Amino acid sequence: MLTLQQIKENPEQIVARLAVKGFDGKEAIERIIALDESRRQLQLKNDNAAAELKKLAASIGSLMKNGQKEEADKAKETVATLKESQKAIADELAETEHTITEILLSIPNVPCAMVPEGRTAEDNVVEKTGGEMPNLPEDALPHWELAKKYNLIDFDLGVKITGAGFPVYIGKGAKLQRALIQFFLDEASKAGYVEIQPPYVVNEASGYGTGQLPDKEGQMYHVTLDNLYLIPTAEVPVTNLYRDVILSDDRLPVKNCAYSACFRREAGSYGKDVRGLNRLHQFDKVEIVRIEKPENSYAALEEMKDHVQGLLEKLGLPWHILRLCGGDMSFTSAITFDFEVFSAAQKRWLEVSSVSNFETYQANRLKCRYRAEDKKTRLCHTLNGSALALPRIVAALLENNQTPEGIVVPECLRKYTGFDIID
RNA sequence: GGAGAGGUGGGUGAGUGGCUGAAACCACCGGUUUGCUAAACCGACGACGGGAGCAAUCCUGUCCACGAGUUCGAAUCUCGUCCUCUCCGCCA
Repeated sequence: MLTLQQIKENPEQIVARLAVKGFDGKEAIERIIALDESRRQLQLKNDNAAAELKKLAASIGSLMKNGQKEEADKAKETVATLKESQKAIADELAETEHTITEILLSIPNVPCAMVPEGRTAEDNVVEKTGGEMPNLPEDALPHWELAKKYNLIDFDLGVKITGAGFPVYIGKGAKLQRALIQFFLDEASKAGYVEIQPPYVVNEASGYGTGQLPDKEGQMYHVTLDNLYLIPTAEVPVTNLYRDVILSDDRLPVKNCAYSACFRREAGSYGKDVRGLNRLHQFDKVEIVRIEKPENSYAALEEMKDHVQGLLEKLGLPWHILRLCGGDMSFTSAITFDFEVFSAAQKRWLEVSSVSNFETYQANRLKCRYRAEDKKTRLCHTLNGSALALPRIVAALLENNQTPEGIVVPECLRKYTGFDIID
């Protein structure tokens, strides 16, 4: 969530920037500022009353010691009345604070200056394109046919043992998965990311920390018996590592990477979007997470983009980078770049990575701070990105690399797969 | 799953009703000493909020897992919740 300080410093600018996301924040911002004013007055009143009570209580102690019982009893009476009014103030204060927090939670992150205006995915800006478009014959097969033809993935078996969206990878299909994971992790390590192996289920507090709860509750699988949630991305456990933490200067920047299976309920998805590997309930992903000082976060974001771009280039896939417009960005992000690869037989672009800077928005909720040089605590900036999500990469690889002889494995994966063609 | 113990500051850990935001030790930070390092010594050392001040700073409230209660007064007593550890059972 935004900080009160941000809002108070420049309310007009925040309202203006929120409009880029299509969010009308005028009323909420005004209300917060008014509530904060009364909050501070209440705080003052409360403090004074509490201080008075404290003094009285202490004086009763010494009166009792001196055996001045009558005076003590009198003081007790004053305390009783004072306490009532103090409690009323304290309650009002608590309620005001609660309301402020509630409103704050309902306001999305402010998009940064680079974010283009726009409502929908149509308005996203193609920032950069690379890789070569494959030249496939007219009868090229979509990946779900290829998966069947070469016995790589069995969707029906997944349905049998679990349900739709839970594919079973077989033989070279399984090895390809493992190779990609290993390749992505190795590349991340080379780039200085420390590998984490996180739990795949998290508690409620972690869900709140990264903002999956309370609003996106329906998107996660919930283990009700133990009140734990299956992670929708490794971002959740890895970022929560730094919840309620004050990082010392020498621990920054934090660069972590993690492979995990990801679980998403994807309620409401349908049609061609969910065909084959396009959208799954369980999939594999390597995630990169960074925690940075504010002044470095945008440089870090560029580094992350370069990293992801490098992966796609090594895989030899045609890619482009979208700078998401305000309307298509997530609630919590200050700026997001989506990477898409072209899946040649389906003839569509598939999102394989999303790289975002959250600035302090996520850190504020997480209470992830660092000690600055002036010894004061400040909120960190958090960033994350997929590097990369597997299923759509596999879809594109299968489709784009199909030849009459079989599916050609990209050079960079061969040392992991142990084979260079799927036939 | 059964039985027991426990949750205090960055860490270890003292504290059973007022003088405790919290002893002591360790770590970190500043300084003295030193050819350098180490050791020794001295000092500072929690978070969050409010007020005053240009500022250094000063004043003030809250916080000893979380929530409620008892009391003039709670880290300390009562209740509930959550979590951790140990032993037994089961088990990759």
